[in-house]
Amino acid sequence: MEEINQLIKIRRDKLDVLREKSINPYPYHFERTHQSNDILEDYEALQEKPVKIAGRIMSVRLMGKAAFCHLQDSQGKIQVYLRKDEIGDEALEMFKILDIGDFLGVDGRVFKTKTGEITIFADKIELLSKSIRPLPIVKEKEQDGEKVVFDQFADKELRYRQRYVDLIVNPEVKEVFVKRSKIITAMRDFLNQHEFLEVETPVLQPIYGGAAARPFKTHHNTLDTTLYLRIANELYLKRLIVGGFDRVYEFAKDFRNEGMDRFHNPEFTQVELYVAYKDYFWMMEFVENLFTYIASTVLGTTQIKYNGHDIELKAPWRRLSMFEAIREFTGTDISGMDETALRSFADKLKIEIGPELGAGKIIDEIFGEKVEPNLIQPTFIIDYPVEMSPLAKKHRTNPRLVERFEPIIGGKEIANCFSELNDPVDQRARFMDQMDLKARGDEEAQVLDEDFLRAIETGMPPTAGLGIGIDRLVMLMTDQPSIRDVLFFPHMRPESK
RNA sequence: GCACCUGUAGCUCAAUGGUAGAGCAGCUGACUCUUAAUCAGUUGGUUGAAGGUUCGAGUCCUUCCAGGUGCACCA
Repeated sequence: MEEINQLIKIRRDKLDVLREKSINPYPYHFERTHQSNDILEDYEALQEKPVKIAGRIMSVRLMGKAAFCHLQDSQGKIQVYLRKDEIGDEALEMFKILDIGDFLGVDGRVFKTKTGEITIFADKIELLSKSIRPLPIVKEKEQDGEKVVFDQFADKELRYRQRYVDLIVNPEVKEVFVKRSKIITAMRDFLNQHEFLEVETPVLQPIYGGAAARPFKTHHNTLDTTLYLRIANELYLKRLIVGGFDRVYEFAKDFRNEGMDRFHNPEFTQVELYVAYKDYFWMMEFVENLFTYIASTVLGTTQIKYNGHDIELKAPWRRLSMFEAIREFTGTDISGMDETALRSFADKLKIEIGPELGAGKIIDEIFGEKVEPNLIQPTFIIDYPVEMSPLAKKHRTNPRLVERFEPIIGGKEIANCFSELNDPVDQRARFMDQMDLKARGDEEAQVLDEDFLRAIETGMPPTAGLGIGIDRLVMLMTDQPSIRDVLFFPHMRPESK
């Protein structure tokens, strides 16, 4: 049996008191006419007019035969004034046993208190739902026009585990998630305006692919086969390009069985999109336009603040090849180096390189260590070593490179794009190289997908592909330091009790 | 996975190794324009868990659990 503490017990007892007074603590509906902000923003027109509002009691000031409280609805908070000679003795007696956290419906008229706060003068009140678990009490006060908050509900663990409480008492949290939704909507609108088709592809896959990562493994009972939760949807979306769709996209939950930190959650959201007959140059402009559209639609500006930096998202963004970028930040041109030379260069920079890593991964390490954190303004890093991009098309002038770019903003990669590899013979050879890396011990090397090869052999038009990490994009646009702050329910260890 | 930090009442936090406390919330009472409402009184604790050292542990030691931050890996 669940342990019931004293506070909950008192509230449960109140349920009995209410029922003895023939008050149903859990009625079925309430017809409201306004929400809090509708009234606060339209006071002139609504002054002395009747309104019906509903919300959660967030603060109470009892004054004998009168009382004030604040109700919170989905828009915000508004004050309610109750007095005995208006709502009656019984209603006031009921109100006195209500708690912060209860839902109340109020029928009243709009007025301003003598201190100037827009308030609902209640004629009738109705309990809409009784809360039996205490809410953290956050108090706030206006001081020199600034809002000062007292006893804020701040424990990160409790906030993440009980997000519903976090959302109730920390209004700025709600704003982040509203923006998240608007960002996704803006993105979807932009893609639909550009003749993309939204599609769905399997989450459970017999062969995982499309990215370098370790998967979650599961089992299908009837078929008695191993299935993997997708780490990307790239290979399926390309099959659709083969099938004749010219522009497709999917917002996908992907799953990667790796560590968790400020930038990683085991499940995360990515949008991937593919465009036939285009290359990565086209996609760079598309990305610039997409980001400009999202920022101006959702934030009303292309200038954002992130982690203390002012960032301008307006096109054009700087374009820098990976080798140029490394030369700029280390002073060394590594474009001609083989694996041995790269190893000793990494050593000189005091970057540790495991023996299982090939030349491509070593370059990536150097880049990640010395360049990426310094790229604050939007920058396209283009033209990656062929070894680290087995699904990208070879560079049109340099066969050691592929046509790939990653936009870096605020020192973090936010997306990934390439001119897609559609040469089936080369694609098979690249998979073979990956198998070699796997044999060498690289657990994230990609797995050969015979059906995917069959699709490419059937013939895929020239195609540009793009993946954008939605969680990181939201972090960027809402200036949040951790991925946990843009996920309603970030992954946590189970509570032990 | 490794390192460092944190864990005390519903929430926010105190407590030179010496009787576990405060504010808010709750409860009782007063108050018909309050707003961190105010005033008087008052309940509430296996100090994350288990061991150990000690006459005595919230405090010191060990292990474990949970969280945060950094590193490693990844998007």
